[in-house]
Amino acid sequence: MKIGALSTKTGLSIQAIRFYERKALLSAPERTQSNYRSYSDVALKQLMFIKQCRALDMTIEEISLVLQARANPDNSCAEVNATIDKHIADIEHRVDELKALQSTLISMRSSCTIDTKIKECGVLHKLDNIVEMQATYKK
Amino acid sequence: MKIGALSTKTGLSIQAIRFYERKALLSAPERTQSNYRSYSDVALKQLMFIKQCRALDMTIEEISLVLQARANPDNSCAEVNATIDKHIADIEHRVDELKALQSTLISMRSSCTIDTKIKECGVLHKLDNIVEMQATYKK
DNA sequence: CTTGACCCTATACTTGGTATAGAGTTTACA
DNA sequence: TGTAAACTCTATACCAAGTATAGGGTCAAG
Ligand SMILES: [Zn+2]
Ligand SMILES: [Zn+2]
Ligand SMILES: [Zn+2]
Ligand SMILES: [Zn+2]
Repeated sequence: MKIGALSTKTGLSIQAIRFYERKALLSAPERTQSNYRSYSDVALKQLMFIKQCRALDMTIEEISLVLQARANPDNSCAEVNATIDKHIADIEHRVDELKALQSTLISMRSSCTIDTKIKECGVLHKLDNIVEMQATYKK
Repeated sequence: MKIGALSTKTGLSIQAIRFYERKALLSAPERTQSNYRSYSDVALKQLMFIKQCRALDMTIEEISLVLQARANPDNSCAEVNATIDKHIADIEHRVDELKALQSTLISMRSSCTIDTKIKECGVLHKLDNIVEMQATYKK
């Protein structure tokens, strides 16, 4: 199977597949005489696994950890669970931050119910004055 | 005031200040004989405004829109309000996506309560099998 | 035998900055 | 006055997670 077929089957772009190879999530495939990548069904499964992880918003690094753990089937899955737990916490943290921003924004927005002039706009005045702001998300 | 003092007063890094200048959020300041940037208190206020907007997770583009509107005080603030409303919707959308991911992750994680071997791990089996996944966030 | 559909590598672009390198400038202190 | 520290300048590279090109090579059909 060449990369175009793999792209169609997985729904991932050709560039994304090559990108995952560069990032070592996917091992480099055999090449044809003309230097084309030639994939087996193992690569297809691997890519679908990666796609699932990305759909869960896991980072490349997190996926890499899970894939490494998955590679030796007799090991304990404790590390996988730790990675997933951390990722769940990552998302929870981000949700909390966004909710805090949301409530600040909504209260700010409520200070201008009827459109008026810029110089009298409550929203802009609040943007000038709000003192304690929520921290921006920093990884 | 030189850039270092401005950085201290605003709490923004020197590079961030120059970055905002490149992005035209902050107009290019006067220069001293030796080509050092020389700022007035107007720039300080402008930067604090930008900082507030970033703390609310607004994009550079959104901030740019608000700053343009703010520049002519007799205009209506309708555009500012539209920008803020859109941004509130942006955040709500992202929160919804993350919550959906969260519940998928938690249900997945619950399929491995006691650490076992990789090949028997419910989490990994689910990662292989989950079919309908939430869409990844695409701006 | 040439056109179109593939594939290859390498590079630039995105966002919101951060972190250098290598150079010039100003300030403090002896 | 000398010099060393602290400051500033531009330009460039880097981060995530890819996308989008340019400029080439390869393969099948008509
Ligand atoms: Zn994570
Ligand atoms: Zn208003
Ligand atoms: Zn927004
Ligand atoms: Zn397990």
